Amino acid sequence: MASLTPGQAGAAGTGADGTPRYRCFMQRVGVLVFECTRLFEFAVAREIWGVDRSRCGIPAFEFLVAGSAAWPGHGPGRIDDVRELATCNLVVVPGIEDPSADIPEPVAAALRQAHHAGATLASLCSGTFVLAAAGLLDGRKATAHWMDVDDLAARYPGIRVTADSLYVQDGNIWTSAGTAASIDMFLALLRTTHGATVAARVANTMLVAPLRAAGLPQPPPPSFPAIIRDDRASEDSYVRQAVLDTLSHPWTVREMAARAGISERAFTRRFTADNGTTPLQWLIGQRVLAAQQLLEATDLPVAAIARHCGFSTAVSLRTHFSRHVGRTPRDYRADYRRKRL
DNA sequence: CGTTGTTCCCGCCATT
DNA sequence: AGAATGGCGGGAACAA
Repeated sequence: MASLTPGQAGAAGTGADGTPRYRCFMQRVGVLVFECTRLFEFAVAREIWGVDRSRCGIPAFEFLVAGSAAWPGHGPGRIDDVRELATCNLVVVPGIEDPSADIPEPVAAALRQAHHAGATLASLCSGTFVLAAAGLLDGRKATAHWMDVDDLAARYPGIRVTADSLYVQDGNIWTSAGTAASIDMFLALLRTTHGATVAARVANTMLVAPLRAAGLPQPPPPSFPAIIRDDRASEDSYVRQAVLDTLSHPWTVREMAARAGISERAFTRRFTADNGTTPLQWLIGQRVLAAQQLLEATDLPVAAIARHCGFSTAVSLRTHFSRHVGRTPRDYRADYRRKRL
């Protein structure tokens, strides 16, 4: 899915510290701003893509802000012409204050042009309305903040609106529920373009969990998100940490429940409510993530990686890996290496 | 691929 | 009353 914008290949070779540099994909990131762009999602985009973390082995991205110079939120720094977005590999569309506002035609045109040039597009929150207004979402799956999804579906019947996911990918267009889900989406995007290791490092520097599944439900209106009692939350994270510390152990739900000191039934119920996924599915997801990182970072044979990550056999790893990542472990490793220098 | 045994997980509901 | 618990049953998912 990495978009290959002509003429954008970066410098080859390795950095001063031996860290491989990336080329060819996702190294030029543009954020679209105009009069009603929300500050929060803009800030998230800047935090992910606009901060130089090359000292942590994370590639530095070329980050540009493009759109209307009338946007009050940009602070110091230059705002590029909106047409510059067509030169980007990734174009981010932050939320807007009023989803029902008219989208300026030059903005819509610039997005269409960027899409036509092969850029990956990612909208946050009500930014989905901007992509919709540009006509880029017809026939695609998309999401937005739960307060806006009904409105989105009503105004753009051509969109297959998903109301209950943190973010949705359809081809090279990503849409997210915004706010904190913006971070989840960007980490998922990074995982597909730069691998699980880089995504985990970025998550680490931002002090957030590296993997929150796309399918995590948004809190349904009109309730407030559940507040997890402190003791319960710490119990939960204690068990998850214990499992992660010994991933190669053949954990069962029964064992996890015993570790938490409650019945299997209560454990499954709490775990699912708090984590948005069932215990076994969470465990499998963590194992796949660990395997992905080992495939990237080592030359260990797949069978050894399987054992290390707690899959009883390589067959089991293959099955789950393919389901989660969309490629076999071997292919993934080859692909990952091909993308790097 | 299919087969078989095991584990998971979720609705139901009496109990705490 | 209201919320959380945990045993049970069986269809689904998983492992071998």
